Amino acid sequence: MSRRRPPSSTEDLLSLLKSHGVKVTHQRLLVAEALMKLDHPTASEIYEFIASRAPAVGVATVYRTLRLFTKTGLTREISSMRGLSRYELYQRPHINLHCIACGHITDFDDSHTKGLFSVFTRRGFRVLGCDVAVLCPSCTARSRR
Amino acid sequence: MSRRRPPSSTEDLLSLLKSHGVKVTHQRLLVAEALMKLDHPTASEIYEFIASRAPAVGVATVYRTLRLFTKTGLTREISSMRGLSRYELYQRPHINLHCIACGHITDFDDSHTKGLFSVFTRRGFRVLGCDVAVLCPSCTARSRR
DNA sequence: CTGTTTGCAAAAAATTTGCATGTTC
DNA sequence: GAACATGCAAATTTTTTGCAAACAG
Repeated sequence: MSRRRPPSSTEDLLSLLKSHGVKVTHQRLLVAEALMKLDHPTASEIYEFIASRAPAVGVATVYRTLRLFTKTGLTREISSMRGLSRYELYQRPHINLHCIACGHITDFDDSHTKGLFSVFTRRGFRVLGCDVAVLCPSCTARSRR
Repeated sequence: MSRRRPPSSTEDLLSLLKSHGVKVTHQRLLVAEALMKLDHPTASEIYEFIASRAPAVGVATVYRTLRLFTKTGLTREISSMRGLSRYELYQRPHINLHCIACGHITDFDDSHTKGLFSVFTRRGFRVLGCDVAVLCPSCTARSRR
């Protein structure tokens, strides 16, 4: 299990946006920063994170920005139970273990990944990510009680 | 790639519900039937499917039933883009190739599955399903134009 | 009978849109 | 300066809830 921690400084974020052909704005940098500092946040977690800053960013902009980021491949949308999406800065294809009970997402990156993905790519699918629905160890224990 | 087509007759459905400790009602049988006949339907697709019958089933009941089915392990909820969940009758853990462009879900079941899942179960995760976000062959072609 | 389940309509939650104004390149 | 991005509030879409009536076991 690996904890990958992507770009860090404001300059990194700036070039990250540029490299994806995205016009740079104050609010987009803030959304990117939130994505970097939060762990697989939802749109409203990102909104909350930014809310304190001035000028604050509107909800609509957060959603529009996330849609743009996802369309340009800068982020990946991980859809969650009951109509809630979570987002992550896109790294290479890796595996997210997504607990359906507590909602926590654990990143996973091991040798099996490549072998698995190649089965799909060989058949013409372009793999963007992989989400495994699980009960995490602690929720499994809890459900046994 | 395998197309698994689960239970068929009304009797099968009946015992399916019973085997999961779910009280049998007319509306639950209808929801189960919809799940059987439709391909990874959303809640509202299920609602539409049933709408023609008499007595019709309320939306709330469809949602309540799906939540119950998922809780008892009868179905699995596959979260989709933009706050929309899809459902499938639960088979054994298998892989869903989920196209983020057209939304289509392709079932996949091959030998690689076991090896991959055992990596997770060995670490205490209980695996319920696996969704791979992809661009399917035709959407990949379309996006190149 | 007794506890569950349902329908309905209203509420909540999540996301999108219209449009006038402000900003990037 | 032209094209694009933003804020705001209103509109949509998806899902949940409250409560009285109906139903399963």
